[in-house]
Amino acid sequence: MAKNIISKDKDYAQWYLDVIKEAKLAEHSPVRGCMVIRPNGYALWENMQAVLDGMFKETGHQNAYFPLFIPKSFLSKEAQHVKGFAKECAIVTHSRLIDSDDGVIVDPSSKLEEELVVRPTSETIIWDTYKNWIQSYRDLPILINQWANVVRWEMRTRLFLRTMEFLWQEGHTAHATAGEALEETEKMIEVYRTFAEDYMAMPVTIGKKSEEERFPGAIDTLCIEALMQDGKSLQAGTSHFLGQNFAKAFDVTFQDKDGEVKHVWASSWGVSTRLIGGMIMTHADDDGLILPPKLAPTQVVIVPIWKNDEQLKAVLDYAGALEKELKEKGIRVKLDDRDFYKPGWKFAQYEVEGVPLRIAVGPRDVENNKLEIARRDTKTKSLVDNENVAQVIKDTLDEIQTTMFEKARKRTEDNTRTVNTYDDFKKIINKESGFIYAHWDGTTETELKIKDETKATIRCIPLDENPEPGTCMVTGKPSERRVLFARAY
RNA sequence: CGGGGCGUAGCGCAGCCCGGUAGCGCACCACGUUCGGGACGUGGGGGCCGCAGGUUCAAAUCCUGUCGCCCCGACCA
Repeated sequence: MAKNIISKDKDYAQWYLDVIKEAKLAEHSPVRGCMVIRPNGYALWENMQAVLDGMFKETGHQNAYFPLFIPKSFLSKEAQHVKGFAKECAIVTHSRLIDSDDGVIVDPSSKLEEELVVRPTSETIIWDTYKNWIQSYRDLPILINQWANVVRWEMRTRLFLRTMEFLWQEGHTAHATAGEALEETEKMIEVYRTFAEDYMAMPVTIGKKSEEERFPGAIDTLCIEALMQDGKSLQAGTSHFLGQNFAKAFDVTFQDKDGEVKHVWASSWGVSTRLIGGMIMTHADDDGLILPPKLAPTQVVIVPIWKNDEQLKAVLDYAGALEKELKEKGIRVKLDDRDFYKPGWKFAQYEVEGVPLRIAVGPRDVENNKLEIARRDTKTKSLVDNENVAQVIKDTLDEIQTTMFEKARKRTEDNTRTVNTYDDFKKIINKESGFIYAHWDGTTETELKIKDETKATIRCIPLDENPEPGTCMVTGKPSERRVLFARAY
């Protein structure tokens, strides 16, 4: 047993990196802070994209693509927005290289008249474009999504969770009324919740961001927060109600039915490859990655076992027929008939890669018309009849999906606490961490004090219909409702 | 950008204190025996010891600088 993965109890950050490495998802690139996504990781992203894209289309959205480069002046049009992104921009200043005695240098004469910012997000360039697309209420709503890469010059990076360049989707919608834009904002956070819970098997809490944590330029930011295995929270997706901020900044108006010229209302929303990080930290264990069946690039791997050529033929015939049958039933199956790796090696390999279900077939099984199926999530094996096997596999995959979600849900529940005093809050945050519901007076001042003293932040203000009022655990001032605190990634 | 640690084969590391021209495990290649949980034996390939200077007859080792990575802060999807 030559396992490289170390225990997450010893060093969670290292464990996380080891899981990624062993599963061959991604690695650091030679470019500071950037990531190479390997085929295993990209296949996962493609599956996530496919599901999300389908959900976007179903909710009436279309895809489009806007430029990578944003004229510097665009970024300064919305005051809060500039403030939020100014400190983390990559800026293109020149357009040419020339040979010199010191090697290749930037040609000073190629300096751009106006610098270009590599998009940290696309609100500005999109709103500058929407200005030309919108004249009448008949042009609304605009419901567009873009799959893209963005760049944010981060100080410290972590694979998937925070890299200088990352892949994401960003939706940008324009509406005639505030109500429609708000409805869109809420609809899309619900889409993200569905995706996180039903596909990633990652339970999330929906809420609203505090003013401090809100997206720069938004009136309100809704988010989904998920609790990771180390007790820290991950912001997994956001949906912003932008009000008329960008419409005003870019002068996007339309003439309404009543003849009046009005500014349009906006939303934007996004999720990124960070979701992959969230999935790893939600499900993986000390044996490596565990992928939810609905997103796993390979749902089932068949490992044939044989000793000699005669057995090889019988086993491969048997396994090949099984592969064909599963494929026909729409299961993503792979038959690994490579002869230069031994079965034991393959078992271990597919475990670190997180393949949800493994089927082993050997001469014994051929003879008895049986199969050994092994679940990655529970590490349990069972011998089943090779009859109606596709249905059995399908059911097992569904069960894995459910079990994974339930396990994560229970863990989140077990690590969600309600506290009334700041002393209890500090004790819990330092010991178990996790989600904590507590009363807060609603001021940024108190929020920052808590952050400063405990490293915990308000992850979100829950959207319950019937909040329970109380008094702020720090200041004793009145509080409308409990809010969700945690340390965060 | 502040504080700490580390750069030696694809990966993980030893050697450095006390200079003498590079080694271990895994991986890789060949052959044979193996094959129902990461096989074993024998043989083999692979290194500008992060980079640049300096000291020295001689530098992975000592000195200076520099770049990069990791962890902890500030910042953030």
